[in-house]
Amino acid sequence: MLQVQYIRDHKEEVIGKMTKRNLEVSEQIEKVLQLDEERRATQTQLDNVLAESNKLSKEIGMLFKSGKAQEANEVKKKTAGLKEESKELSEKLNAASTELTELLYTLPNVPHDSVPEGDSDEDNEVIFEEGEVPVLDKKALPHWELAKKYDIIDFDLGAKITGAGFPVYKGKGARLQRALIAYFLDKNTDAGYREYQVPHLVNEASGIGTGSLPDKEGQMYHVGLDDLYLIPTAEVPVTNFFRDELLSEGDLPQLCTAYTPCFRREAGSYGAHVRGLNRLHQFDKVEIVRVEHPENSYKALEGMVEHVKNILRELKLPYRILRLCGGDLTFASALTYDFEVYSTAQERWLEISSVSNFETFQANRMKLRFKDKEGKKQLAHTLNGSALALPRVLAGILENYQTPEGIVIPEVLRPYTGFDIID
RNA sequence: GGAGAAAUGGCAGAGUGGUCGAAUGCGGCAGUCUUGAAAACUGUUGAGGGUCACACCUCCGGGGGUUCGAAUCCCUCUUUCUCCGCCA
Repeated sequence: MLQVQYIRDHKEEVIGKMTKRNLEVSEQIEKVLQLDEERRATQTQLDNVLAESNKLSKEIGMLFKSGKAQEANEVKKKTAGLKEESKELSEKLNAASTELTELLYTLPNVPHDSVPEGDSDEDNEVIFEEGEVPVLDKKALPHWELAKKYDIIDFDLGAKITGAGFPVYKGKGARLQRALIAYFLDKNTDAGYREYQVPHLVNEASGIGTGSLPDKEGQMYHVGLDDLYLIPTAEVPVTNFFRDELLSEGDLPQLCTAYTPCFRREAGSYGAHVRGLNRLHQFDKVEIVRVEHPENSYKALEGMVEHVKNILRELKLPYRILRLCGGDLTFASALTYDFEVYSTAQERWLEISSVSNFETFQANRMKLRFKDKEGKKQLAHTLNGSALALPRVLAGILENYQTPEGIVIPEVLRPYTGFDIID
């Protein structure tokens, strides 16, 4: 959520930069400013009425104490009108505040200056590419065929017990999943991230904190009976550790990592590109989350990108990094780098990590602040990234490491898998 | 799931209708003393809104109510603790 104060001070800038998202927000911005004006004016009026009424109440108290009951009752009569007035004003105040907040919830984050123009994923800017694309022979199979061939992932079984998009991993496939999770967590903790295990359901306040709610797209599964949401990513519970917290400057940065399953309804996204592991309702992911001093957050973002690069180098997977264009940028993000691994058999790039700086967008929603050296309270910056999302990494390994003898396990994973080939 | 108790400032802990935003202790910060430190002493120390700055307003787990006036009374939700039941 953007800060009203910021909008007030940088109105033209906000409107201008939002055009990168192909949004024309000048009307909404005007409305925000108008509602804010109204809110503050009403607040002042209400404060005055309350001040008057507080004064009279004290008077009444003192009169009763000194036994002047009759005079006290006289004063009491004067409070009746004030009460009515304060009720009306506070209703008006509430209405303005609610409308303002709801409007602010609809405004996405302001894109960073480096975000390229563009409408869709086709306009994302490739900024880095590395790794050798293996030359596979004509018999090379896509991962869903390999999964079947070696009996390591069973999509039909998952569909039977739950539904489409909920695969069952079997035997060496399950073990490889576990190996990847352990390997990623080790890489992250070695880099200074603290490991957490977190609830997989969150309450509404947490969903709002990260910008996952209000959930217009119906992305999250909602457990109605208990009013809880299945997490779409560990970002939601982990970042909300810090909701309503006032940290001291020395507490920054906070580096967290957590493995969780992720649940996504993915309503409306069906088609050729969602075969196999390409898009699932439930998948595993190891996430990294950082809470940073605003002055350091972009340096931290670069650090996260380097960290993910290192992992992909170790896995020896061909990958590239994109800087997302304005049209493809997620709601809460100011700048996002996507990592894509090349799927040799499918001959397309698969997104395996998304690393973002949210600046104060989430922090403002969740009141995540720190006290700086001068003792002033500032919103912190939040960042997160996948390190990494499992299914497409798995797809990449299966496809890129396939040989006539079987699927060779990348060297760094062998200590975790305990085997070096799936055959 | 049933019965009961509780939730107050960074922490501990008073406060059961009226100058209570809240005693006291610890902690934090500043100072005195000291070569330095400790101890002792003195002062200071919650958050949000608002203002050029004051004033002023709001906040005692969340929400609602009673009252001229609520940390204090009532309703409700959440969480914690104790006992019983169930259970990986």
